[in-house]
Amino acid sequence: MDLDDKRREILAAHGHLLIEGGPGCGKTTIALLKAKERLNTLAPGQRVLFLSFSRAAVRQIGDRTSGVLDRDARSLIEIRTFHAFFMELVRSHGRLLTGVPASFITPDREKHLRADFDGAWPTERRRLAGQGRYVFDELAPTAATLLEESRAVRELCTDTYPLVIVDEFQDTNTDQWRAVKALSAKSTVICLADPDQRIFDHIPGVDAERINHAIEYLHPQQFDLSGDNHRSPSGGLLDYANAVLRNTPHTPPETIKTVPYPTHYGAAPFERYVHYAVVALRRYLAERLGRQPTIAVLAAENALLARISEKIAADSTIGPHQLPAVDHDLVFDPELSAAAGYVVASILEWPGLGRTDALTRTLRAVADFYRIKYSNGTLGAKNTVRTIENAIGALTNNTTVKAKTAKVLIASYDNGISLAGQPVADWQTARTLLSGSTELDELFKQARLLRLLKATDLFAWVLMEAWDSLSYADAAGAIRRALASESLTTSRQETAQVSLMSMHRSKGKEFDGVVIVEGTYTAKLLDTGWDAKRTDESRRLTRVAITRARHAVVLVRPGDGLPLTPPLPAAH
DNA sequence: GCTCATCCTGTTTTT
DNA sequence: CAGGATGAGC
Repeated sequence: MDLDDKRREILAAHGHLLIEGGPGCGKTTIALLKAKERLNTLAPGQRVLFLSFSRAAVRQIGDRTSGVLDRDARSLIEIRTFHAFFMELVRSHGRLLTGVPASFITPDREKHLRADFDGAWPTERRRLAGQGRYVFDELAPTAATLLEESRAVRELCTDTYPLVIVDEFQDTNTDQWRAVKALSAKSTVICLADPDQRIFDHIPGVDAERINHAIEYLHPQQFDLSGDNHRSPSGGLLDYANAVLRNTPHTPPETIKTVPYPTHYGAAPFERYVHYAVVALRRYLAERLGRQPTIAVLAAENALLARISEKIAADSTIGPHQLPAVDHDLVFDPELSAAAGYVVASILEWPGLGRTDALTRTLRAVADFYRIKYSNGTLGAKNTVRTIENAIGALTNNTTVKAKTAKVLIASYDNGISLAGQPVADWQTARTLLSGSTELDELFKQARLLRLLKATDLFAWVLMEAWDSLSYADAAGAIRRALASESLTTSRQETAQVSLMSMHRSKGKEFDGVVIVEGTYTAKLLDTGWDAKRTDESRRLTRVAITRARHAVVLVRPGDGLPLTPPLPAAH
């Protein structure tokens, strides 16, 4: 491998390092080379620790490792998420703080507890942590405290990991930074950072000053790789992205196209233009690259992507162009849809159960759906949970049920449901019953999103096994297990040819082509009403989105969208 | 206590 | 536009 002077200097440097640089500059690669060098001097049992934020990032770095290190070397580098590392620390040593063995509360369990708790949840969370019961968000502060206060724990870690590499350092939160600081007492720390990729400022504990904290505390040797670009060296994408970031005049290169869409009343919906952009970009890249390209459709908001997903999944036309359905992945959090799925599944159990039992199970599933919604931030959902719980009480005590949702479901039950033992058709039959009240309509909508998991075969399979000639016994349990199963989580890890995800989620990933979609009312890239802070955030985010592309970018924007860069000065 | 019409406002997330 | 909060009215 060819190394320039700067990289040779990095390899030769001792002590803590801060390596800064933009997208595709090779931060990860040089860090891995640095790790490789260090491997020769490791004592038996020692390893290099590479910390990152998400499992997706861990996977990506792992893939990258195979190009740089042989198999023996790879086994000496532990690439882990902060959470996984912290969880193990708390599991092994949490007892030092509480006197009891640590146990963990999963996120879905936390949402349930939180919805039923009246009072300040952060306080309650802390209280539970004091009893050794940890919600995921309590892991980082607890691990940091362990590392700070227990010399034994700290030295166990620093002895095992003499070198610690921290990825995406600019986005570390206070507790992650505390942990890194503690480790830096005896371990060498390498921070990889790009201040211009700070896009998680809104998360409490993430601080714009973090990189300065590292400079002040670690006194690292600093390196700047921001001039380098290995991802899209010839396309001018990075230059353009930087111009968008700094709002400096720049002519978009050939590899960036803008598709404006009309916003007047009666115009074709903007999703068609997105559909067109995906089809056209795909064709262009396939021809240029001589293979099927990977494409990401990115937007600032998940809700917008869900709408796009629905539209591009069907054949369509725009003007003279045929738009064939696009097979794609929508990267979304399926927990609400899963909760709606449990409601459907509970209906599949009806014929085998008594009236009260059957309806109680379904209503509990409905209440659980709204518990999740409440914990995700919809305050009004708490009233819905109470209303449904009241209905369950009334049903049990044989008093008058008031909630409309419950009344509709009761009527459906009394009307009788007949299931045929054909899971796919029966699922749809059960799902059809989700209508007739605001809540049921919402459940129907969410349940439909389950199609995006592409788990129809798996669902049919587990339901078939549950079929007992009348109903599906424990259908809800079967669906729950199916959703948790390995095959579902692993199949989704492969990169689909077309992926829809938020710009935030796209961080650290790369694709041959990227379609960036701007909305009209929301999910905008720029808005005249925004203050400087909001505008800067959005420019950083847009830069991240543009630089996900190796070869080409299409911007699908409202016709009246603000220019991303100022006009070039007029030529004379 | 529950629903519905009306008004209002506008993002992003890991495990 | 769409989803959430609000409050009058049953």
